[in-house]
Amino acid sequence: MHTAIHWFRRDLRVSDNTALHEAASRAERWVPVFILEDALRTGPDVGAARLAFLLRSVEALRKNLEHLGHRLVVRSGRSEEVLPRLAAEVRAEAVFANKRYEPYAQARDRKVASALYAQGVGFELSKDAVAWEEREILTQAGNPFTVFTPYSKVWRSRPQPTPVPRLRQAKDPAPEVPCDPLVLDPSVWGHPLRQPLPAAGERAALDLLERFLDGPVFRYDTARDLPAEDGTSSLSPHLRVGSIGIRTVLARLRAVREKADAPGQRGCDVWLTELIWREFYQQVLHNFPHVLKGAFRTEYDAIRWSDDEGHFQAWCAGRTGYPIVDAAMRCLAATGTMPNRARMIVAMFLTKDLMISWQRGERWFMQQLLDGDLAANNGGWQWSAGTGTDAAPYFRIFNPVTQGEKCDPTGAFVRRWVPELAKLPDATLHQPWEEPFFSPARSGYPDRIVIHAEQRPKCLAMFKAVKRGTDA
DNA sequence: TTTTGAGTTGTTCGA
DNA sequence: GTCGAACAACTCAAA
Repeated sequence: MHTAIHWFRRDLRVSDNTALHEAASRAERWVPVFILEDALRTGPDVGAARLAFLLRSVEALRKNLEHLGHRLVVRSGRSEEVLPRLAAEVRAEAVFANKRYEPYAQARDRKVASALYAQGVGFELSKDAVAWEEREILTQAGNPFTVFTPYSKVWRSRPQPTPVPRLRQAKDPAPEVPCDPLVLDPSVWGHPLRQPLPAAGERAALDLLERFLDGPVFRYDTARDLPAEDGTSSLSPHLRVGSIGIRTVLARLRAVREKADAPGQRGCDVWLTELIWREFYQQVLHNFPHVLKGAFRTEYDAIRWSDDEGHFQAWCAGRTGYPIVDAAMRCLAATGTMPNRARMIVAMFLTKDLMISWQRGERWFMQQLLDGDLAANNGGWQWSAGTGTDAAPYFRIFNPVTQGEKCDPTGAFVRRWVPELAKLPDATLHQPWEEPFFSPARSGYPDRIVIHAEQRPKCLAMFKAVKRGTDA
């Protein structure tokens, strides 16, 4: 093959990139392209911060490609129109890309494939974003797993994939073709976060990985539950845009685990479990696409969730009167991220204390999160709400005070994000209404919008009614 | 086909 | 303060 196109999507890196390697080894020359589709910029699930991070990742990729002597072509428009046009311009015989798993992305890829085939251009997709795809890990009966533990056992029993070999220089230089300068448009780059975005690109992702594997990973099993300690890898935005490859992550983790002591290995194993969850929910989304529209367990679609707009707005703004919930929600708005444990606490609070649909929380998270990923976000929310695959039993309702005391015992996380409470003593920090001298009016921190002890039995009754089939 | 064991992350109550 | 039991049965996956 003389000329190929590599279409970058969620694989914004040069190293350990399956389809790029494929294009580079099978063609004399290759043309890299990124397409800024309208869907990336408009729609209910688009987040300004995530978009800004994506564009910075594209910019970092552009620089990396430059070092290889390649110029990234950036175009805007519909992929099924842009790619055939570009293929004709550069006389490409095939387009290579890494496979995506979301239903809407696969529908788009089918359109792209037929548009390319119509003019005699090939379209090849490679497995890249996950170690194991949706039909590669099945029960003995040949069905997709809906329970995590048996899925993870099979996953762990498989040989781990190794990183893709380093890219060779192309034999011929790629042709110069015009670009849309959209990536450099400052109006697209803006974001609403109070804090700077994390550094984007492959170098930043590898640095994060090495820093994490140099110590924090060995304490991950306990530290991940302490939001103030930042014991997580912070790699999720990079895994989402693909500025690091999953095979690289797995290979480095395995190497580090081999040299660790027993407690350190436990930390490694728990982190690996999180990476397996990522693939579990990806295969759930693919095999059970109805989770995008409603509950995985469809009987729970009968729940009549609360439509209290004031409650929802208070949750979004971090003004529920529950310190751990509010700290987490303000952290999300300011940084575009939230520690794992905190995500569960706020999700439980929205769905069980406020009894507002997990779908509203799911959407809010997608609008806010730098790492917002359709499959993982949906799976996490359905788990918290009790409507999903292998979900939390509905009677397992987090108590926001107990959770706050357990995961933020020193109060550092709450004091950081809820300065109104900074001077409260530890004993009442997670329940300011117990503090005799504390006044919502004077401090500016709101009173509880609901009483947990009252909401819990209401929520249990609601779920029980639906289970009995008597409607909520 | 039937049986068996097991299931991410908790809370509350009462002894 | 600490501990065990109840929460509620149900469905999945494998033997």
